[in-house]
Amino acid sequence: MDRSTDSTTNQPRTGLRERTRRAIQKEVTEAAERLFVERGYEATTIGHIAEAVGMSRRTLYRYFSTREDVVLGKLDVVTDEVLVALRARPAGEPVWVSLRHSFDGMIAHLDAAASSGLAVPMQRIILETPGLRARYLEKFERVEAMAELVVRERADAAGKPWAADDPTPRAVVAAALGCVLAAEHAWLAGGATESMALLVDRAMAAVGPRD
Amino acid sequence: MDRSTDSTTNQPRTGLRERTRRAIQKEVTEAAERLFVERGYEATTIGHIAEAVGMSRRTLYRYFSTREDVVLGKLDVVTDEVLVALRARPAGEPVWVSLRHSFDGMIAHLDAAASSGLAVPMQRIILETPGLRARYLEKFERVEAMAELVVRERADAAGKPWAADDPTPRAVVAAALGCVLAAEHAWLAGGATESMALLVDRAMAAVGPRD
DNA sequence: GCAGTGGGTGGCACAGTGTGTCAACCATGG
DNA sequence: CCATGGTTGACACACTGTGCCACCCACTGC
Repeated sequence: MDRSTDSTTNQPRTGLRERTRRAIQKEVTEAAERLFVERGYEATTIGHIAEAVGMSRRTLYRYFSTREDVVLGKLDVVTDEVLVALRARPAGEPVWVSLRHSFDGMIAHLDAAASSGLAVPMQRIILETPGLRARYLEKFERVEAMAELVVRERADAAGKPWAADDPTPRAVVAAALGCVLAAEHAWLAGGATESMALLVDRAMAAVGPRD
Repeated sequence: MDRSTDSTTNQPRTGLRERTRRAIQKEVTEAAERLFVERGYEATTIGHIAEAVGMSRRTLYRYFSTREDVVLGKLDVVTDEVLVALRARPAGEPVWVSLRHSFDGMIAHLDAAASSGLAVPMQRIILETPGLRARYLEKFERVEAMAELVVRERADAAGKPWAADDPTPRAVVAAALGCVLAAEHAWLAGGATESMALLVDRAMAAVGPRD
């Protein structure tokens, strides 16, 4: 079994093994972000990162399956949170409201990161570097696919199922995630001074499902 | 100047030079798609493609900057069409309607491709291969950014400009593009039998800006 | 204490991507 | 006829990501 990329199959194991693993990953990520911010992403090779943390290239690849993963790997935790939160919303609640609330954790995470120095420039690098941006969007797309399933299950449970070939549930989820990304762009454009929560609220008030 | 990746800076030059270039690109792309469909994307190297068209690896890289670009390069033409169409919409028209119409060309393209054998399996490969999917989403994101500008210009012209840090215009555009992607998923899931136009209509009827 | 066991580590080799460079080639027009 | 500018192929190169193997080290049962 592949242990190096199971962060999506994220079980809440709190064994010693997993904890030290997370700790090392975090250390590597922080060192890498420092390098990325000061030297640029393209100019920083896996070799540089490995050297910076005193680890062989080969070993580093056991913690991160890809160079992009060094930066984006930790997002899986956040996106998993979104899905858990979505599943936890009350059954009767309107989808758009449920979606908005399921973003709370992610948003809080971003708002909290606004003060600590490295997160914002790193986020900017992600959105400005083609390769990273592409992978970043892919993470969102995966959430989109999962969230669609949750939304469909909900509609099934409510006795109002969607036809399998109906694009509606996915469109709704995609619109919600589009709002988050739109908010994030606005957030970064304004120097991360405004509150993400506010920006997402504004976006999700301007767009939504038609009832 | 970099000539191999200027397909985004797409001028409507119809010189001999550009035409033969396009022709060769098309030939390579078709050969590559055959290989991708029968052998799989990951298993097909640039070397294989080069050999299949009787061309050196180095030369192939002068026509496509990336292996992904061999598949996705031709999309730039389509996405440029979307932007041109959007700019051409009448000033007074509601944004959502303008966006829907600006997709017409792209949709027709997909519906037409449904019958010719290679396009649909290729599209399926794109959405199933992580690397390709990521790049595909990035293309959409680029359209999103450009379309946002157009929408903002329009609002400016109408004397109702958006604040620079307002996520609304981008959220609207993102929602529209999300509808297209949602429709595409449904389309492929149903074996490309239904009309894309219909699916997009359904998605864009279910979601939209709140007035 | 001592062998055994299993996970973590580094070294090495390898296929593949994408790029710089250079010499050869080929069409065009003076 | 040759000069010129664009196209091509060959080679070399740095880098990514992976398979393989020997090694080390903590922990276990004897």
